[in-house]
Amino acid sequence: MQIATFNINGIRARLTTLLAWLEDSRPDVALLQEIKCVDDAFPRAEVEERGYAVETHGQKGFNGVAILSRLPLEDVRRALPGDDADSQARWIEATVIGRRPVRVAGLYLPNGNPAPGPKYDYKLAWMARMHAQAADLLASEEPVVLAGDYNVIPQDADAARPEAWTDDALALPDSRAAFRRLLYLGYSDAFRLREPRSGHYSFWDYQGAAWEKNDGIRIDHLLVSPQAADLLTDARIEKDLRAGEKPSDHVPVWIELDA
DNA sequence: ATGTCGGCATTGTGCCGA
Repeated sequence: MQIATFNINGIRARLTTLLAWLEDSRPDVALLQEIKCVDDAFPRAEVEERGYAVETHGQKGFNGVAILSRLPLEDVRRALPGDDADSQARWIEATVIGRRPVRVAGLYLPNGNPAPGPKYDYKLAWMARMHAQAADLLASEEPVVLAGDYNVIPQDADAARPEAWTDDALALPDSRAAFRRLLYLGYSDAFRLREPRSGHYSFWDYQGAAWEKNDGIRIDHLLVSPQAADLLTDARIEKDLRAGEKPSDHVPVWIELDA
């Protein structure tokens, strides 16, 4: 089972890119972030025509997540539990029926800038809610994959210029500590399991010719439960897409599970 | 490196969020 997470940065602005990617790269499961549209505006027919089931959790203008799958999806959950007043569409969850069932969550973690401030408080509160949900999912002892745009640079090794991010919500100590708490639960950063070296990024800002200078950061992650880590056969970043036509500022990050 | 995008409210272009 090949699972990819991809912050698409606007599904309508990126539809041609997305459809070409689905046809060329053919993920079994794609977790999309920043679809930036309501559910009814999602180009469902175009995606379904290419063999994918579509589940969305959208919002007007901002945020929004979706799961596309060539395998059946069951038990879809929309929204992260823990705050009924939170109307931001940043979490979707479903069970993928492969040779083995895999519970997947697609997440778009709050950016949190400027920090300190209310947006940073929201980020940390959201990460605490995610921690609780991640713990609940572990209790099933089934393979679980938490994939998405975490807006967290886990370590200095995950940035080309770590000194540029020291005061940024993506790299502040509290952000990194909250990310590590997910690891302490028993999850593993799948990419790091397979690639210990620095210099691998998933995001390059549109500004400042970041791509041309390879001034990137690694903020798109797939966290795998122990039962999913046992099935992990590959993890990689599809960097080439950033050089393509009308790219997102993020690229897909992939894992393969023997499931 | 505040020199880029996408989407919204709007009919021109400024604002927000990233």
